[in-house]
This record gives sequence, structure tokens and C-alpha cells, in this order.
Amino acid sequence: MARTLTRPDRPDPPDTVPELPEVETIRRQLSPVWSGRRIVDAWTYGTPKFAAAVDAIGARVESIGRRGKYLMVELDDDRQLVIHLGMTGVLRVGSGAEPDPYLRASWSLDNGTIVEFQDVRRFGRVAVVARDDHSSLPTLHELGPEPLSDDFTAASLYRSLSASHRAIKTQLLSQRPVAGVGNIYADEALWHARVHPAARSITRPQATRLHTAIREVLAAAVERRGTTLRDYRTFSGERGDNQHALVAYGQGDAPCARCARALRTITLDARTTTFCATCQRLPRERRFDGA
DNA sequence: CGCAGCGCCTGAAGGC
DNA sequence: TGCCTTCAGGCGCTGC
Repeated sequence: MARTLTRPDRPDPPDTVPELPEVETIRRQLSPVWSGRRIVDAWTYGTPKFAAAVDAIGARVESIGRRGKYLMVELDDDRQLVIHLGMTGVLRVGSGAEPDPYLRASWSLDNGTIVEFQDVRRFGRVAVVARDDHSSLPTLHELGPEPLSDDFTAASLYRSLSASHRAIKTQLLSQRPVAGVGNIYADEALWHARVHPAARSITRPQATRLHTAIREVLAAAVERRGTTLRDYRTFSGERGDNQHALVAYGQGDAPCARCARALRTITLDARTTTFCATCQRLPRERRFDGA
């Protein structure tokens, strides 16, 4: 059965990992359900990564924010309930229907609503921390600027990327130059900016293009409520629409939308990476021969 | 200290 | 038919 895949000769795509647009879409829908409500009870599946869910019992939720891919549930006792969805995490209103073997945590609110956290592969995580004390969550602690805020500039991106000689895409996935970019939107932004994912240095014009591309790709994906390749659903259970806008991720061997030559898929630092070898050139002095 | 490498985890799919 | 292997991937941790 063909799902939303554009390549019928390939197997189903992997689980869609919630990146910034998906988490932001969930946040917008979750916020009116949870904000203002007191957490009167909670349940957790018995592993340390989700155990902190019960620490939020008794607190009232003031608002729900987001930093990168992290949901920040602001509690009225100067603490934050931090939720990371990992790869397969889903938040939803509990239906109380069939028992779900993949339920990892749930929170009961003072109006009877139950917020459930399902995560098949348990790559997600829950933490309750003192407000803005993220020392127990290294990636959040070191998280780069929000891409759609004024803190994220072409200059800041250039500076950050120039401080390391790791591959540009690897740096983007580290969450330090900018928050919230994962494998899908990294491939998309690099394609739009015509920057080679394995380049180990970047020019100012490239950084400026990449800065613009990251913002435009993410903003457009938020408008489309995220990318649903397979499993991702919004909080209200709908699919996103951004999968139809993808030009690089998952499009290996398809013609480049800019030059019509076949896109290439490589493995870069253990991440599937699709790009156009014609449009996305390496700097001449550091040509990657792949040998 | 930076970063490469690995482990976590499970469903899907291919090989035999 | 069914068992075994491989793959996907964000992030935390270890150790060089």
C-alpha cells in the first residue's frame, strides 16, 4: 500500500521524527487543552525516562512553550515539565478505549481530561526541572537560538558553523547553531541554500542563504502543520501537509527540482542524507571525493 | 574539551 | 512459513 511516499519502488519511509514544525503544531493544539488546568494525577510507565511525569502532580499549568523540539509545560510552582517526543512520541487526549501497550505517561487534569504520551520506541523523555534550570538536559542546556526569532541571524549562524570543522549538516543536527532542525529540515534547508551537507566550512554568502532557507523551510512547514510521512499526527490526530513540499528528504534518485539531475543519497555521520551533487557543491579546496 | 562511537528501542521488510 | 538480520534515527553517555 502506497502511503504518502513519492517513491513507489522504495520501502515505507521511517517514522517521521517530530522536529520544530511538528512540535510547534502540537504545542498550538495542546495549549488550550492544558493551560490553566491543574494536574490532579499522573501515571508513568516504569522506566526512568518517563518516571518524572508524576512529579508534576499538584501543579497548575500556566502555559505551554517550546524550545527547539522540546515542549516546555510551565507550572505555577516555578518548575517546568519538559517533554521530548523522541522519534515516535505522540501526545493526545486519552480516549480510555483499548489498553495501549505503548503508553508511557499520562496526566489527569482537574476537568477530567487526560493527556497521554504514547511512544513506541521510548526515545522520548519527560523531566520536571526548576524553571530554566536545564543542566540535567544537555542538549536543551546548550540549545541554539530559536530559528524564527530575532536571535537567529545570518551572522550568528556563520559564527557558529565556522567555530567547528565538522560537517555542516552534522552541526545543524547538534541543535547548537540553531534549535529544532532535524534530518528532514536539514536536508531541505541545505538544498534550498545550495550548500553541500558534508562541507566542513561555509562562506558568508552560503551562511546567509542557509539562514534564510532554514527560516523559510521551517515557517512553511509550520503553516502546513508539519510533515507526515507515516506516523506523525497533530495533537488532534490529523496529518500534516508538508510532505508534499519536500524537495530533498526522501527523494533520492528523483530529479532535482532545480537542475533535473538525479538527487543522491549518502550516509553522513550515520544519517541518511539526500542532496543534489550538481547544485550543492563543495568548496573546491575541500572537495569530498567519497572514497 | 571536542567529538566519534555507541546504546537505547521496535516495527517493517528482505534474505534464506 | 518463520526465523534472523538490517535499518531508521534524536539524544545521552562514554571514552579517547
